[in-house]
Amino acid sequence: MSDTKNESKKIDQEIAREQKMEKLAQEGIDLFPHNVSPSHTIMDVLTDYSELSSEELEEKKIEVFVPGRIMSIRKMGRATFFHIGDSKGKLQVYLREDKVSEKNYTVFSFVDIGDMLAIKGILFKTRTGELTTMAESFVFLAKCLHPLPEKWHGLQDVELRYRKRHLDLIMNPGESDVFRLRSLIMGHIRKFFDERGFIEVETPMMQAIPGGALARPFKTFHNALGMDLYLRIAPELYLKRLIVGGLERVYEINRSFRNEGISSEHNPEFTMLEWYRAYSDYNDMMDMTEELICYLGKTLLGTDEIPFGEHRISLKRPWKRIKFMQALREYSGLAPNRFDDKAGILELASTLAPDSKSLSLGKALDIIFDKNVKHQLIQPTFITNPPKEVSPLAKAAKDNPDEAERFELIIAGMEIANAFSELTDPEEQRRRFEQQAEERKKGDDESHMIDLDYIQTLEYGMPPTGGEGIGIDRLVMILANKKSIREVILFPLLRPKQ
RNA sequence: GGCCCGUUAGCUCAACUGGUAGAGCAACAGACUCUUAAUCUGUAGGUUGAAGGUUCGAGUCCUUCACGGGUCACCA
Repeated sequence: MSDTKNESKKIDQEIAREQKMEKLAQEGIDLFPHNVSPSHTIMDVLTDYSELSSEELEEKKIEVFVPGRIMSIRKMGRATFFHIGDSKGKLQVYLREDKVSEKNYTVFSFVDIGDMLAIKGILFKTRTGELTTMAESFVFLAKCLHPLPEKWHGLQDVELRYRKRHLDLIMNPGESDVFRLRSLIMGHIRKFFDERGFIEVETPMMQAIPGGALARPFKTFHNALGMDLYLRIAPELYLKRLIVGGLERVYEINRSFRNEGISSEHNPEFTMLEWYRAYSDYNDMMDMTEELICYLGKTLLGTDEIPFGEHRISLKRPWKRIKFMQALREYSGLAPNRFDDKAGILELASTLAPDSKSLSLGKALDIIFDKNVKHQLIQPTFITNPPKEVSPLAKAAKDNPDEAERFELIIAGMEIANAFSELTDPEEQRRRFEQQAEERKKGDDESHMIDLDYIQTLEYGMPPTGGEGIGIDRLVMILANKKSIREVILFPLLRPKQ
């Protein structure tokens, strides 16, 4: 819905607000001042003075100058109670004509719910014990030209909440907590890696060859260079170039982009943490993952047992580690001997995923895992040693050339992390890329493109390295107990309305 | 992309098997100097997501479209 459309079709309440704005302007009131300097936030007032008794407040005559948005008004003739609010709290204000002058009381009659004011006044407690500001004066911070949603139910419409996130944040106070938690998670992740000697880096989001994962990219074009570029699907190959360059411990937290379906677990742009540590392997990565996520749970939620929907997720270490094939045998509901029948597996996979093109055995097993096993894994579980064919950037397992030294971390049925002992042998990497190219020829457009420059980088010598990626949005979902990724992304992708 | 569900006043929601579109909040006018989902009196507010169709008559039934939610597919 465009602004021009709103413009052409004003509702009576918007007209009323504009008329009030004009009257206020005639009174010479600046509705959009350049700046003000509040003495307290609403939260400051509540935390500092809520404990004081009526008598103490009367004695101390604490003056405050607090900003907020008007959330409700209760007018009773020559006196008015109202609440101002911000994302952290609400504060009541008592405005009396005999305290603020007849003129200012009239000015206040042009104030609407939604307007932003800063109130100067003395704190006291009402008969019912609510900490309240006795207004002495007030200034406008901004006039609100649209009516706010209903005060009791807030904004319920999911679509409107995502399209007008500002309204969601204004009306639904708990909403901002999710994004505050998200910010804390980011901060603590950085602290975790910084303390362990990692450096944070930023690598290209626009790439000539989109590598590091198996996914469809977004394509764009650079005019001056006359070349196609892709939005990255992962930072992986660039981060590993840095390992070759000797940076040894690097991490990046940033957006990646995948041109695929949207669901409660997928947004086309999403935030990924990736890190690489020379002189480590995927076992070390499992330890680090436990450490990191437990640290976040303990520090931010104060617990190692967190609710998620109808589940309780225990972060108590150690987490279950189970091999991919064993997980299939245990959880897929298929008789163990069915996995000896290669043709049968391929057939089963193609019924589960009828659109899939070329099916290797590894890919078929991967499909069966995704369909039948993944969603059963609620407690944190490392699924280790998946088929090598679906892991073109991972070292083969020492004791089984068909498996990769790789794991996925599943929590609440969602894939949260993916890590491996990085493949460092350039010739082997070339063969893997070529294998992927074969898949691509057969019609699998998610297979990895050949990146010769990356192979050449490996030819300079990359030390044994463990690397991992964690989907931050999903991690936030787990820690914030939100079942949809759209609840942890401020502006999830939606089709434009109209 | 398939299937299912939803879309009614600014917001939150009603409207039986097809029969005059309604309430609360918000708004407007008025009363009220400790209210707090304030209260009281009165007023206004709608192309029922869009376009077609069936019918004497459609918010309700049918078709197409738009947007969203769920689910499956694709996919970390």
